[in-house]
Amino acid sequence: MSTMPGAKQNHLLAALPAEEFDRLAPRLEPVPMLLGDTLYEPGGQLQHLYFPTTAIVSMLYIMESGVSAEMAGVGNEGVLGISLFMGGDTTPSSAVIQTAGHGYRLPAALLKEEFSRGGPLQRLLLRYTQALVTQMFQTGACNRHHSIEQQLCRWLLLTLDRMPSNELVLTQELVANALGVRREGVTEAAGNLQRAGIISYRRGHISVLKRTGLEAGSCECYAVVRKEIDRLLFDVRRQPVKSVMAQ
Amino acid sequence: MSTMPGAKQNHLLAALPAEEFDRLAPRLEPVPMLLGDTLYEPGGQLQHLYFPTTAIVSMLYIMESGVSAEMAGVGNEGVLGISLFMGGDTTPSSAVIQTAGHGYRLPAALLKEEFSRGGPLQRLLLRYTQALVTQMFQTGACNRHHSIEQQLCRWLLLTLDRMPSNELVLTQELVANALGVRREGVTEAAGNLQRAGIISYRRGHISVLKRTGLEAGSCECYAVVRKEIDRLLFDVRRQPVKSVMAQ
DNA sequence: CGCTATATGTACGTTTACGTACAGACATGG
DNA sequence: CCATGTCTGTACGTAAACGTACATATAGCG
Repeated sequence: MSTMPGAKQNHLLAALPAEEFDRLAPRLEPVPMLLGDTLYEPGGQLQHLYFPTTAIVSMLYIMESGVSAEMAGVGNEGVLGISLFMGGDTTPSSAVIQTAGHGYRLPAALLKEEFSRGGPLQRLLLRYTQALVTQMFQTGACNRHHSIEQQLCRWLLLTLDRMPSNELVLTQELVANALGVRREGVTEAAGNLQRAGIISYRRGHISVLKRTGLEAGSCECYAVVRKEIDRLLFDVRRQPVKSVMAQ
Repeated sequence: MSTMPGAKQNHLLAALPAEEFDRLAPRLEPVPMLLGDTLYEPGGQLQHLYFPTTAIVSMLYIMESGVSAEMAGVGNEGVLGISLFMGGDTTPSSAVIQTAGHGYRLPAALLKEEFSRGGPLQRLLLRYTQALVTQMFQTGACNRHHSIEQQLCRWLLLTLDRMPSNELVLTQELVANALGVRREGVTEAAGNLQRAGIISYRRGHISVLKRTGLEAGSCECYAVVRKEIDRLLFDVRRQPVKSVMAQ
C-alpha cells in the first residue's frame, strides 16, 4: 500500500512501476483544484507539473480580443505542464480548471531530474504528449469544419469519459468559452439535445441520459481521439518498462 | 567541413554539436521532396524522421468527408515524424509536401537509439516539438476566430519565413486546402491583398511586395508563433549542450 | 420567504463563409 | 501556334453562426 493512494487515480502515475512511483510519492503534493482557477498563465514560468485525479482542466488560448478556444482538455488520463519537460519552461497558452476536483503536483526541478533519467516516467510523459497532440489536431480540424452541435457532442463525450458519473457540473457559458462560440449557440445546441431526450439540463448541471445519442450526434472527431488515447496509454500500461528504443 | 554540408540547411541538424552531427551524417539520406507527395499517411508505420532543407511540408488532418485542415507547417526549422520519438510510431494525421524541395531522412531505428541517449539531439527534438505544439494551438484558435483574409496573411508569412526569396509557388487551390476553406474564398482574399499592392499573383506564383502589409493584415497569431519558434530554437543554438535538467 | 445574482431561453437583423455554376485567362505541349 | 487542361475571377442564393437585446427561470442567501 502506498502512502498516497489517491495519486494513483491519475492514470499516468498509476502506470509507473512501483519503485518509480515510490520514489516520487513523497514529493507529490496534493492540491485542490477549484473551478475557474488557473494553473498557469501565458508566459509565466511553470513551477509544477500537475496530475489531475478528479478535476478536469482546459488547455486554452485566450486571444487579445478576449475570446478563447480550448485545444485540449486534461483529466485523470493526463498531465499539465508539458513545456517543463519539452524544454521551453513556459507557453503562450493557459490552463484553466473546468471541473472542480483534486490533483497532485510535482516541483519543476524534481520533474526535470526524473525526466532526464530516461526511464518509464519519460516514456509515459512522451506518450501522453503524443495523445495530446492528436487531441489538438482533431480539435483544430473540428473547429474548422463541424457544427456547434457536433462539437458540443464531442466535447461532452470527452468530458464524460473523465468523470465518474453521468452528471456534469457545467454552465453553458463555460462550455461556450471552451468551444469558442457564443453562449446562445450552446443554448440552442443543448436545447436540441434535450428535446431529443439525450441530455437533461438544469442550471449548471447536465445529466447524460443516452450516451449513444451523443455518439450519433458527434462527428468522427470523438472516436479518433478516444481511440488514439486508448492505443497510446493502454500500450503503456501493458509494457510499462519497455524502452523507447526497443522493437 | 562535413561530408554532407546540405544537411546543415536544416536548423535542427545545424544546431547539433559537431560530434553528434558527424555520427549521424553517414546515415542521413538525401531525399527529393516533390509537390503533393506524402511523407506519411494516417495510421501508417513511420519508417523515417524527415528533416526538410528547402521543402515545406504540411501537417494536416483529412476528414472522412475529404475536407482537410492544416494544423502546422514544417520547413527547414523543423522535422517530421515526431510520433517516432514520442513513442506512438504512427499518427492519425498526414504530412503532404506543399513546396517542392529537398530534405534528409534518418531511419526510425537509428533515430530511436540516438534519442534514447538523452543528449543534444533529444533536447533539440523536444524543444522543436514544443514549438510545433504552439503552432497547432495558435492555428486552431485562429481557425475559430479569424477571417479568411487574416488567416491567409498569417499563412503566407509563415511560408515566407521558410523560403529564401519573396516568390512563393502556390496555387490558390493548395492554399485553400491548407486553410481548410473554399478555393473561392482564397481568390477573394488574395484579390484584396493584390488590389492593396501587398502581393502580386500570377497563376501559381505569388510575389510578396510589401511584407509589412501582410503583417498588418494578419492577426496576432503570426507574431505569437514566430516569437515562440525564435525563443525555443534560438536558445537551443546558443546553448546546444545544456542539459534539460540544468536551470 | 422573498430578493438578487446568475443562468437560460428566444428573437431579431447582420455577417461571413459555403455550395454551385460558369466565364475568362494563362501555360504548356503536341 | 493552337488546343487543351488548369487555374483564377465573379456572381448568385443559402446556411450557419454572430452581436445584441431582452425576457424568464432558478438557486442560494439574507
